[in-house]
Amino acid sequence: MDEKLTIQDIARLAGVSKSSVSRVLNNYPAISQELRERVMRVVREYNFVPNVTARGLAGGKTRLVGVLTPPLTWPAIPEMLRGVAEYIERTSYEMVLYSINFENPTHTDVVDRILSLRMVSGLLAILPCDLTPHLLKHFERGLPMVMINDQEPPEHFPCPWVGVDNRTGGYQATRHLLDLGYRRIAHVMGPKRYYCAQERFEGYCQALREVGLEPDPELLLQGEFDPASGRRCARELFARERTRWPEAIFVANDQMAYGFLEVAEEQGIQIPQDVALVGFDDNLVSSHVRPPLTTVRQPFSQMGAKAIELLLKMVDPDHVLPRARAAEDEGHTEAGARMTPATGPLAAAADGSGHQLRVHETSAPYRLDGAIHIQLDTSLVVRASSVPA
Amino acid sequence: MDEKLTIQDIARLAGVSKSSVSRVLNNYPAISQELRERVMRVVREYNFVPNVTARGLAGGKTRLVGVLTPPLTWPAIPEMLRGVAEYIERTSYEMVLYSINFENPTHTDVVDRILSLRMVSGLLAILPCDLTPHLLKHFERGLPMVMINDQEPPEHFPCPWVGVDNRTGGYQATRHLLDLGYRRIAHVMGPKRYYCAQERFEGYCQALREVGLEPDPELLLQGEFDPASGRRCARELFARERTRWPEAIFVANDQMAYGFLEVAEEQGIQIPQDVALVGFDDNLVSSHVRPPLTTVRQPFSQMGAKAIELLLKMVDPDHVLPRARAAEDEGHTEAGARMTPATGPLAAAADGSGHQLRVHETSAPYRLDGAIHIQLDTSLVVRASSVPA
DNA sequence: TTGTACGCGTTATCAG
DNA sequence: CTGATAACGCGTACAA
Repeated sequence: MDEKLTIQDIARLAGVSKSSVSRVLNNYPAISQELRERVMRVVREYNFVPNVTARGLAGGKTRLVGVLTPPLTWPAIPEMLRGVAEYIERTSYEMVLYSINFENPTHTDVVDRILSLRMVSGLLAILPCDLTPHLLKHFERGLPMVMINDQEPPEHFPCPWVGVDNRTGGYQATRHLLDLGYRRIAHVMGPKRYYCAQERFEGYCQALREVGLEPDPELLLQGEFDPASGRRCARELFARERTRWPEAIFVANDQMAYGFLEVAEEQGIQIPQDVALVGFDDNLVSSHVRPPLTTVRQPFSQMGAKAIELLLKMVDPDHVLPRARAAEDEGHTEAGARMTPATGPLAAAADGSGHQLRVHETSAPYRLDGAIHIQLDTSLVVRASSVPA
Repeated sequence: MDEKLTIQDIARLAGVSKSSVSRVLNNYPAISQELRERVMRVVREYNFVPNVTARGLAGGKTRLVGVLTPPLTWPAIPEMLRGVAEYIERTSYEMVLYSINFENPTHTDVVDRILSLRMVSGLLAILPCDLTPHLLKHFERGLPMVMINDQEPPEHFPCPWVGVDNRTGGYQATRHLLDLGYRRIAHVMGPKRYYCAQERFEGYCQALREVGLEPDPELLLQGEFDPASGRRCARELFARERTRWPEAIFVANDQMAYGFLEVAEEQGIQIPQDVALVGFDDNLVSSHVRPPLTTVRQPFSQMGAKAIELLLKMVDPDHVLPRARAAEDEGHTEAGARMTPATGPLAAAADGSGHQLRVHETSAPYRLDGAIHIQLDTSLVVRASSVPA
């Protein structure tokens, strides 16, 4: 097919100057229709694609964006990246993946090295954990950046940001349990240093107060967002005399909920008959555990897509490709269909218990202290861990 | 810190020519020790990193390698990429991720676009499915490429290749069940068009014959490597009269095994008491399903690492960084237990439940018809789905 | 062993 | 609106 044509060759073939070819290729506004067509004909015929490297050198824009992630084996990461990849595929940009290992103490060096290469024209930082302060320095020094980071309070956070409404999420989970008639509802919090953990807790409190209940300190446990701490909390709770058990538990993330399921099975505790359980996240496996987990769904894939869209808008306001909008409607319904398979929500909808699957919607982006923030909605996914089949 | 120093600036600061700086930076052999030190001092002081883009343009090597993957939500992909990322992090290369959606009918175009950009100096194609023929064209046209692809028979496969010994894997699974005393052992095959499915089946047959048994056609089912087909096969099997049930089942991958677990739970069939179950892959979730799944482990992360190592050796034989080897021995014992056979066998530890975990070893790379092939070993992971706790 | 000069393929800046 | 021409930052023959 193509060997190694340059813009020069195309220019010669089309009988124009290479600057003209360049202009056509970059959608320069003031070009005669005739020239544009003449060039495009040759471009298409030879399947010409300009050399990215040269483009980067000359124009300063690399058409590469970096994506910094925790190990891909973390629960939500692959889904977020799917959203990123699907969006990026429809642009002329490419994604350079930096999957960093937080175990490595030198990870700030890694970040510096990445950025000093000046290869990426922007950075999407996904759950950067303790790297946040370091990254913010680069941001303040001018690197276009977007974060997906639920550890920091959005207020006064200087960097563009995509996240979900954790408060409402916590409310949804708790409200669901209240609607089922439960009153003694425990909450297993995430680490207090994580803002999302605080928000989910606040949502929990708000739902309780709405029905005239006050959060009971005895029913509040402290977890670490991992299965081990879930197991620990479960053992602690189930070691109490039966009368002091809660009727239901809202666990601040699915990982800890898995720990609860394990302990429950060990000890022969029936879920939801003995205790109802609701998690948060809707990880891919949550519909496959036993019993399938009722949980608050975060639209991870959509978060990734929104975040990369925002980033590209920052580095290149008109990066949008022709077929972008059409694909957005279609592709998302397909992605959305994944939300309502026969296994999970369908059963809930079918059992006539009146629980609905509220499909998330995109809130409009808003500015807080000058930085754009996009907050997406969570949605409750009802499965068998809260309502018996 | 650094603003935008060029090699020219460094040269001036060090009082040498820019070619000298370039040579030092590229480990050119014939350089005086003094010059090298003089340059490196300045380089370090200013934290200089050469511009990748310019490097790519001038030298023709981009220091970027492409990694083509199915959606990251596929079971083994994140683990493979973890291996890739951990290796790449220790080199001066970066990974450009192309996560493609096989649903998209135009994916060959996507591939062509990627490659015509001439941005990546090599491509690692992970489980490219029906894209293989198309990719091979690019390979034969000179693009350095490595595949992780278990659908094709290694013989006569022209492209460097990393995979596992599926035959021995199938043997291990079956042998394990035989050792437990089972004789009526069913096998749920993967699609016949996948070479790995055939190999696993052959391993199954070999183990049976070793103890004087002949594979029973009645106990051979055909699946499609997805949970749905697993459920289908399970229903088919368990619908037979009880005397015609197998005592144990070797399912050709974990995904299908999940389907078996679901159906078993639906129908109140006890695993392993009523039927023992062994899968293949050891996906991340397989230790968390109920009961935890006995399975043949593929060293996905190591496969990724080996594959990218091979690819980098092809595009740049001495890409190894100074700290690479040290890191491999030391800091990497944790992650590196997967990489170095040295730490392998010793780690034959119990996973808490007293079941042995045989750690796989790396076979030496060998050539087949001129193309390098690396075949890694699988290992049996015994959990509760085959031996009651 | 080191320095000089040119080229890599594009974009941007000028004239025209 | 279009065409020369100068950067962009680095690698590398070639010369010294």
